[in-house]
Amino acid sequence: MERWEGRLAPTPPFSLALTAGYQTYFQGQVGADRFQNGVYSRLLVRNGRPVLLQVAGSSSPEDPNHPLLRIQVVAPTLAQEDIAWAVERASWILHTDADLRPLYTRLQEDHTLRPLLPALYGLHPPRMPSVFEGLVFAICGQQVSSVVARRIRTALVERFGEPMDWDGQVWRAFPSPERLWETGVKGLREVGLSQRKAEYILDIARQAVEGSLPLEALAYSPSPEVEARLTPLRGIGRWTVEWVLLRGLGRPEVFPAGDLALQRLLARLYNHGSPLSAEEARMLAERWGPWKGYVAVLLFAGARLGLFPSLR
DNA sequence: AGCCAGGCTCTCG
DNA sequence: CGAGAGCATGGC
Repeated sequence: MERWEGRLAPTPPFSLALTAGYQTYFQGQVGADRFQNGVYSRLLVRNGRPVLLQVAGSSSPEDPNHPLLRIQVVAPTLAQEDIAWAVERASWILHTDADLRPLYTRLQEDHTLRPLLPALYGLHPPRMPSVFEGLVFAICGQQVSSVVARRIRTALVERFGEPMDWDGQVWRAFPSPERLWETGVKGLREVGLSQRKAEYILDIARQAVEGSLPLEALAYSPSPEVEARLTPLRGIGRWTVEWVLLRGLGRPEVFPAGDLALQRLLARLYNHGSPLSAEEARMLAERWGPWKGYVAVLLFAGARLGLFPSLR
């Protein structure tokens, strides 16, 4: 096993605890992501070979205003290109170059969120390593509760993800389209997916393998184009596309107003508890302008961390 | 026990 | 078109 160590300087403010914590639902592990003892770990696959990424803070306690990360890359063999690629992937996932200051400026007038900003300071909206993973991840979360979604996502990785032994642990990558395609409906149902969702995922995996669906090229495409490419896919509706855009690709302006949990949060925090329709939620979010997507992330983070006194 | 969860498709008026 | 059934699993 070969190992490389380096540094990463995110755009301040940046908090690894919050950013990697959010990526793992503040639960330590979800899917292929782990955040344990202050170290964010993720096994990736490059050209069919495993590459383990580990990121830790360089000071303790961390100082979001002067962030500096230590990054370690581990693989059976490591070429220069592998290292550059791994560093780029780490920056992508942790969204280290996101600039939060305009968001914070806008939220100065938000009486609900402003009190939480100190506790959420430096939370960069993390992203999924691939568009494929973002899509599968979102499909797993359709309709079911977040607890069920987490279980299924993790089971998918535990069952089908390529393993790598290192440091006394087994690390697993998110399964490739090829791996899921050969798994078939039966295998996917064994991790708790419905017949329908298994078919959606296999359909997408097959198209990705065949090359008829250039998913990864969408990572830097304009949001409307991503929506136009993904919505025609079976099993992909507006909710799923918006979560891929926000949670998978980190688009600041995409607000998943159709999300039931988000609607309920907005109802309690901004509408005196009265239920909101998707359209009402979308209109309400207009006040956050091009940052409404990041606001959705803050709302979920605040809720998961129990930061809203009124939700107790 | 039964209903609802961070939706979507398919079917039927 | 709009409404409604069905889906997997876990928690309340």
